[in-house]
Amino acid sequence: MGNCLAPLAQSSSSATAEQDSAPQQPTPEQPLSPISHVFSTSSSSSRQPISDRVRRNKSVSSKVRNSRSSSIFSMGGGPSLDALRNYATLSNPTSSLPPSKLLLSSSNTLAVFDAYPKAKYHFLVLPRYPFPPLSNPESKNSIAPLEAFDDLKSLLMKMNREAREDVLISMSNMAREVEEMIRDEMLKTEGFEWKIDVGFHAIPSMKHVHLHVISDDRISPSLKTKKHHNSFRPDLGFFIPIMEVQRWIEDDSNMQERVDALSSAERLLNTPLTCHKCDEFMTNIPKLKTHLEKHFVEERAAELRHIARHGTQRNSDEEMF
DNA sequence: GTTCTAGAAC
DNA sequence: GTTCTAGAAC
Repeated sequence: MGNCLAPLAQSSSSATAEQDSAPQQPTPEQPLSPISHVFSTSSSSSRQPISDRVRRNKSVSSKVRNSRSSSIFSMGGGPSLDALRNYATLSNPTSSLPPSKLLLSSSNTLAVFDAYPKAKYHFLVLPRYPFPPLSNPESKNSIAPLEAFDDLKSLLMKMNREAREDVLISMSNMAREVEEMIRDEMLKTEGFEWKIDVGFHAIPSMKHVHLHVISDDRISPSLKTKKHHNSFRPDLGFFIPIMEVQRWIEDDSNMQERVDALSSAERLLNTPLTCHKCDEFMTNIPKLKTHLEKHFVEERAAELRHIARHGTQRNSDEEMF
């Protein structure tokens, strides 16, 4: 996905991670399994298996939980709503954030673990600020104001065409790296790869524009409400696939309409609860969860059968990736 | 974004 | 009586 935009910028170098300062809550459902391998993915250097990091999170999270009132939490507990902005403005994220929170970093983007993943794999990609980095010669005259990085809407409205293309290309490239890491991990833990969605929320609740990279199983204990589920359906209009945004910036004649559509997208979250894979109506969330588990088990069985027979997955590249 | 909980739904 | 959702509070 997200190709056709431009040659990639810089290669990311691995890092340490942090999402917002929220306690990570990996659960037994999470596929990030016990196995620890070294990532073989091309680009970055010291890669470390996602699974290892998430497991480490457990100890990290209990420590954090026990010191809730401290710094990183806003009053009353829970992650701060501008945690992402705090990450984005760090001058040295790799040294500031633990690997349990930071997945990857490059000179102009970060990829972090979502603190409350809504699927087996769920990461956020965000542009760093300043963007481009001050070290970049171009930065002298092209630094957009921080407000332009609040969300997708401000990116589209407050940034000139060239700048927003740069930001989107960088984010898209980082998302692709994250996808590769996820696919590696899927193969190692389940023996097959499944669909990954990449896109923005029309109305995000955390400040600082971020791109979701989320596996389409939607199996996670943190997925608790209809709004959670609807907010990631690529067919509703609240979740905006990055490829669609890329089409927008190629033809920006209708930009105002598109931005207006973003602003009025909240009502879409009240759409009746149906399965995003087969569209069957679900009377409640627990039933959806059971239903999604069934989808996953069936898909895995079918893929593994196909792999055994043909040596390759059934789904074609264009269908899945 | 989450947590908490009243009261609707079963 | 128990499960589940949705809105207020954070």
